[in-house]
Parts: sequence; C-alpha cells; structure tokens
Amino acid sequence: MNDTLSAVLKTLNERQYQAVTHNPEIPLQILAGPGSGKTKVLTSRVAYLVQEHKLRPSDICAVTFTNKAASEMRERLNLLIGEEQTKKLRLGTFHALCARFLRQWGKTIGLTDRFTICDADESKKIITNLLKAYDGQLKARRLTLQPGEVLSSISNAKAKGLSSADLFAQAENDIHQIIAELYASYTEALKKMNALDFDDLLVYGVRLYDKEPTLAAWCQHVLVDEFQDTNSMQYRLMLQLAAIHRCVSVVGDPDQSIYGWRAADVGNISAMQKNFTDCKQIMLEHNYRSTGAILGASIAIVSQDTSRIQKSLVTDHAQGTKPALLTFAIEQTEANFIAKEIKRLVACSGGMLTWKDFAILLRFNALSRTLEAALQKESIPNRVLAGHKFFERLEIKDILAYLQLIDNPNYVPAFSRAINVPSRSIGEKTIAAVLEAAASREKSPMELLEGIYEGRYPDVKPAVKGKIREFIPLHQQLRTMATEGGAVPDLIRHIITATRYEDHLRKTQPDWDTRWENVQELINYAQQFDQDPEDIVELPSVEGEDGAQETPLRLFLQASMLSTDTESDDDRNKDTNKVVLSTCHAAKGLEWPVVFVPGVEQGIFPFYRNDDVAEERRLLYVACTRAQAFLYVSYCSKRMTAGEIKDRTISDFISKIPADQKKVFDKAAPIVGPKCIEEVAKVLRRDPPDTDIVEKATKEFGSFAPPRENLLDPNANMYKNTIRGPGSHLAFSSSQPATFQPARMAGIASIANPYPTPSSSQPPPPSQSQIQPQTPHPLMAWASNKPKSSSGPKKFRPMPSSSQPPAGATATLSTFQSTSIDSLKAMKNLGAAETAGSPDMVALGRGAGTKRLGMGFSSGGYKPPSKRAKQE
DNA sequence: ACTTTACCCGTTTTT
DNA sequence: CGGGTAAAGT
Ligand SMILES: Nc1ncnc2c1ncn2[C@@H]1O[C@H](COP(=O)(O)OP(=O)(O)OP(=O)(O)O)[C@@H](O)[C@H]1O
Repeated sequence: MNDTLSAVLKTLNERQYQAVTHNPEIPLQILAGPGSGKTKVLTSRVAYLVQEHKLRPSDICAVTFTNKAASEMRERLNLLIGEEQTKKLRLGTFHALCARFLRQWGKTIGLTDRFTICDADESKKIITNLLKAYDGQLKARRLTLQPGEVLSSISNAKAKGLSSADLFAQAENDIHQIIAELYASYTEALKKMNALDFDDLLVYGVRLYDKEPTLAAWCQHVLVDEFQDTNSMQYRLMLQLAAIHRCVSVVGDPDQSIYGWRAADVGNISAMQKNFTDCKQIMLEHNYRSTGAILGASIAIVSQDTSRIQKSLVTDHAQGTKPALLTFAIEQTEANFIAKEIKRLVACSGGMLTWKDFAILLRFNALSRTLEAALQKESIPNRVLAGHKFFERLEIKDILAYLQLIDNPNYVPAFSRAINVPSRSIGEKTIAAVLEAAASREKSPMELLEGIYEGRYPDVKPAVKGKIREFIPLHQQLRTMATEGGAVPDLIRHIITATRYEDHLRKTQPDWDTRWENVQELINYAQQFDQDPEDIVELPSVEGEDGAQETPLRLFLQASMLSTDTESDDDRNKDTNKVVLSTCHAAKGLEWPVVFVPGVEQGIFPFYRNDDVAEERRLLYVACTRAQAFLYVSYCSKRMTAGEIKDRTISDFISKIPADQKKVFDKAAPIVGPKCIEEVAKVLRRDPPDTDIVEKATKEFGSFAPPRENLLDPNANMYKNTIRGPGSHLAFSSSQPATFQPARMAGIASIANPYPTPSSSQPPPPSQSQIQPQTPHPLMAWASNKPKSSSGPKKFRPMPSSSQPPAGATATLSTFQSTSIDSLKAMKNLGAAETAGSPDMVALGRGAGTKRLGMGFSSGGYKPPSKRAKQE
C-alpha cells in the first residue's frame, strides 16, 4: 500500500475504516447521513481494492451520480493510486458507462457502434412532430397533450423497463393509449436515425447483459454512490454487472433521495438486501462537514417526515453560528441582502472566505435571475451551475450538428439543422422532401443529398441541388478529415471557416460576440479529447468481432451529450473563484462554507406542482446540509410570479417545525467577529485570518446599521410608502403591505437606529453622524422563541416570531432597549466586538458611515446584468 | 423561406 | 415580465 492511501486510511474513523477494508466478497451497504464521508469511503475503498486486494483497475466499475462527481472521484484517485491506474477504472455515471458498453458490444443486440445520443431537446422535437398526427384526434375529444408530458411518460416507462406494448396494455384512457402509440413511433424514429436517448442507454445496457451475461465477466467489483437515487433499470444493471463475481459496495442515504420524479426508488436499498442475503450494513454517524447548529436545523426539517427512520448523526465540530431564518418584502430585497451579506462575510472573515465559498441553492433555475442581477450589481463574480445549458445554445448545437452528421449521417436532427446553417434557403418543405426521398431509397439523408449533388439521383421537388454546392463538399471534407484521425478542434475550425460561421453569427444574432466566444470555448473543450488512443483501455472484445472504436470524435460527441458543463480539468483551477448559483438538485454531494437557500416559501418549497411533499422536504434537507459554517434560509412575503406580484408565505417545512425545536433558527443574520471567525476556521480546517484584519472589518461593517430605507430600490417606488406603522410585528400577515426588513429589525435595527419608532410613521433617516456605533447582543432574548400560541390562529404566522415580543408584553421601545442595553453589558464582559449583519448593510469597503448606498448605486462599478443566453 | 407582430401562457428538478 | 408560438406580412 502506498503512503498516500495509508495516510488517508489513518484519518478515517473506526466505522469508516471498517467500511473501506470490509471483505470485498461480502456485499456492502454504507448507509449514512450527509457529510459522514460516504463518498470519501467509497473512493478509498476503490483505492484499497486496487492496492491491497490487487484488483486490476480495469476490473472495477465505480458508478457516480453525475459526471462531475465522476471527475471529482477521478481526481481524488489520481492522488491515491496514481493516474496510470485511475484512468483504467470503469468510472462514470450509469449512462456514460452504458454508452461505453454499447459502443463495444452493441452489435450483440443489433446496435451499430455509430449511434448518436439524442438529447432531451431533440427528443422533444421528435415527439412534437409525431404529436401533430394526433392533433385532430385530440381536438375532437377535447383533450390536450404536451410533448413534455409525453416525453416524461415515456422516460418514466423506460426507467421502469416498460415497453410501449406494456404501456399500451395498461392504458386506462385515450391519453394513455396515445402516449403508448407515441412511445412506439418515437422508438421507431430513433431507431431509423440510429439514435439512443438517455433512457435508452440504460434500457439497451440492460438488454445487452440480459442477452449476454458473460459480458460482465470482467467486473470484479461494482461500487455505486448515491444509491438511494438509482432507478430500477440502474439497479438491474448493477445486478447484472455483479452477477458473476457478486462483489458490490454501495453508499446512500434514504433521507437524501430526491429523484423520485425520475423513477428513482429508495426501495432498491431493501431490494438489495433481498438479492444479497449476506449483505452487510455499516452506518456512519459522524458528520465531518457542518457545525452542530446547521446539522440541528437540518435534522429539525427532515424529522417532520413521520415515515422516516430516525438515525443518529453527530458532528465533531462546535455548535457554531445558528442558521438564519430571514424574511424579506420581495425577491429583489432578498437578493440584495444576499449579495451584501456575502461581501460582509468576505470582509469580516479577513479574506479567509472568498467568493467560491458561497453557494446560493434554489428550488429551480428560474429563481436565479434576481440573484444574478443582485450579485452583478455588487460586482460579485458568480456562475450558474445549470445542467448542460452550454450545449443547448444555438451556436454550439450548430457546430455539433455538423460533427454528428459525420459520425452518423442518419441522424435527422443534426441533418435538418446543419443543412440550413448558414441559411441556404432550405426550409421545412425541402427538408421533408429530402427525408422522404431518402426513406424511399433506403438511404441516409446525407447519402441522398450527396447523390443529388453528384447527379446520381434526381433533385427533389423544391429544388435543393443548387443550394448545397458548399454544404456537400464541406461534409465530405470533414468526413475525410475524421477518418484520417483529424483532431476534433481541427474539425470544428474547418467548419467555422468553411461556413464563415462568425459572419453568420454577426448577421443573425444580436449577441453574436458572446456566442462566438462560446464557439471558441467549444474548441477549447474539444482539446481534451485528443488523447493518445493508446490511453484508451478497451473493454474485452467479443470473440470474432472487432471491438468498436472509440474515436476522439465519438468520445467528444458523447461527452457533449452526457456532460453537464464544460468545466474541463484546466478550467477547474483557474477562474472559478465565483459564487455558485445552483439548484438544490445539482448541489447534491457538494459542500460550501456558506449556503443561502432563498425562496423557502409555500409553492416553491414544496413546489406547488409536486405531490411528493416528503421528497420536497428532503430536498430542502439536502440543501441545508451542504453548508459547513453558515446557513441562511429565507423567504419573501411577496414575489413576482407569472407576471404578477403575489403574496407568499413561509414554507411549511419551516413553520411546522415543532415549537420546542423552533430555536434551531435565528431570526436574524448572524453575528460575526473574531471569535466566530476563529470557530469557522476550525470547521473549515483553514488557517484563521489575522485578528486585526477581522476586527477592523468587523468595525467597518458592524458598527452601525443604516436605517432600513436604504434597502429600498429607488426604482421600486411602489413600496416606498408602505413601510409599516405601529403593528410592525404583524406586518407580514398577508393582508398587509410589504415591509422590508428581515426579522432582525426588532433587535438590531432598533438598536442602531436612533429612531426605532414602532409607532406611527417612519422618521426621516438620520444623518450618518447620528448613528451610534453599537453592538448587539449575540443572544437576543426573544430572537429564538416561538410566538405564544395563544396570540394567534393555529396557522403559523408568516411574521417571524423574533420581531414579536412575548405575548402579554407590550411591544414598546423600552422592551427593545432594555434588551439592547443588557446586550451591551454582556458584550463587554465577553470582550468581543461581534457584529451582526443587517440587510441594510452598506457596500463593502466603504468606511463606516462615509457613504450610504441605495440600490443601483453600487460602489463596485455597475455592470448591466448580462443578457441571458438564448438557447436553441 | 424568412421576418415581424400579436397574443398567450405560466414558471421544476436531470442523466 | 418574458419566452414561445401562431398568424400575419415581405
Ligand atoms: N474521517 C474524516 N476526517 C476528516 N474529514 C472527513 C472524514 N470523513 C469525511 N470527511 C470530510 O467530510 C466532508 C464530507 O464528506 P463526503 O462528501 O464524503 O460525505 P458524504 O457522506 O458523501 O456526504 P453527502 O451525503 O452529503 O454526499 C468532506 O469534506 C470530507 O473530506
């Protein structure tokens, strides 16, 4: 065993070590909560199998949930067992692995090795076309059917291993029947164009091993990460891979199953115990990621799932800063707070925290808009981690279409796109004619077109011959280049030169410059696929058949379809010091020092169209458990939805937390100072920053909190006059006008603001000089108490209880002040000048009180929000 | 075949 | 509000 591995083994706790070194012959399930080191254990186990049990890396199959997770594991293994060994591993997602298997052995079940992977967009287009035939029928019966609906039904069926015939047999109504029919014709269409969709990769993978189980003979050990989110096809595949050697290790956490909508089935955990009766279970109960407070709040959320099995999970870290539960008037306010708060934490941590340490996790991508704008306004570098958006852009699809066509001239989606880029006046009609002619001659569309070009075939009815004088030679040149082993970047360069693609973009796209940059980025991305063919470790060939070639072009195209982002190895190190915006789903398995979860409102969390509320709750749990040191959960009382500003209420997942656990959240932004930062450093295992710097930043940021008008967007006049009057603590009941400050106000704002006036109207903002440097108490007496039940209807009031004085007490100024005075005394005793964030915080780097910034007047150089890339 | 304009609809999550 | 589409016009 090498030193690196033994060093890592030493860091493991006893259970983890037991899991890593567990007898490979005995199937293993590692079931454990978030941050317990499951992935670390799985990775170490792979290394251990190679180094200690002398398994050949090429005989090990390690399955991750995402490509990203695969690269991460690959990177870690590079360190543990070296690149030489790591690159031989069969490591990837189920989909990527199946693609490999099918390229190699697809002939066994009648596939060619040249199949193209059809992405969801193209699938949808195919369905849309097929659906047209049913227009009349649907209208006559007053039914509607969306392509997306059809697609997800088909996808669901495939994930469960159901054929179109199965679906047809169990159809209960017309819609079901039509869907089943569409499923059949869709399958046929894909077959004709020699394409597989994502689900097909699994379906055919399973079919392959069904037909020829011995093809799994190479597989000495299967390891599966995120096992709770495998669907039944994936599970079958795992069984098939393990069928011969019966060596399986999986890790998972039922509480983190969030892909039920994609037919994932937690039941696979118990299924596995039945399939492998000798299966050993190991539970890990130590959390190494988060502070006690974050873990406590997360568990309080997930524990509301009554059907859930309680399990123990404790952290070795300190209790740390309580997660904040904040409320805002509207999404822009929420976003602005988050932006400013990020700056505050960066400053107050003395630079220990940088942009990349922050993540904003959202229920769905559309929510990122406001956040992006707010971050940009504050000049905070950020990136949206969103699916394989990059490959869905029109300029990228254009280039890919040319490349796909080289490899698979039958692939109609690529054909229909490439043939008219740049515009050659070939429209729907002409394309249809070509396709029809091709079909009747049993040729690929490209072959037919070449025939027409060379005069071997007659032209089609809307004449095309004259329009393809450049297209056909280009295609032929590319084909030659590719056959002669031309590198992918060269192919792309040839495409853009021959088509004068830059000019084309300039002529047709208003934002052609960014698009052109994307094309360059694609070339850059393609670079990594020009590896030495020697490096590719082929799977064993079937006797008498040549193993199919995994050409650089095919590898590139495959990766383009399967991968979620363009982040290549080079990219990862440079230019990624950015705040991450991501969906909660995509955040699975990741971790950040600071996590914001905005939009924790009914309708968003749980999402209003999702019946599986428990899964939504788990999703929130997953999001919260990504945080290491700071967690902010927030919601708005109003939000723009469907073009209208609608009232919102806090998520049940928060409001239904039992009273005795309510204190898991602080209804105010945390207090940050040298002591706190020192603790954070421990949690993150980083060197604490210079105390002087922290203290200085702390003073600048925390010595005052400007009046809350500062939060107002000067453009959002409609709210200007709605700042509430006396009943401030009731202001959030939905019938009231919007208010601005987060719950903190009752404490901090009133301390800092010499005119806290919970009465009548708001006085004019005081001048800066009037603002007294004050520090709030870290433990504000009522900040964590739930409202007295007697004071309201059973329904939880959206108004954060922190702003609400105990029932019976009058919400007077003196109540607030006496507490703040106490707090000051306490502070002195502690000798710590901790500061609290307030949403009204001024921008970073300005001396306290020198400048008050309204929104839109950021100091950091205002950049207009970037145009969102239009797709397709 | 392509461009412009006027509605309409309504926000998932991903390999 | 903004994207996507159906109908109109060039
Ligand atoms: N024994 C250990 N000592 C120190 N740090 C550890 C140990 N085990 C795990 N960690 C750290 O804890 C963090 C979480 O580990 P990991 O991602 O493997 O957990 P996980 O169980 O896979 O989490 P999740 O379920 O959220 O995906 C990582 O930063 C990892 O380095």
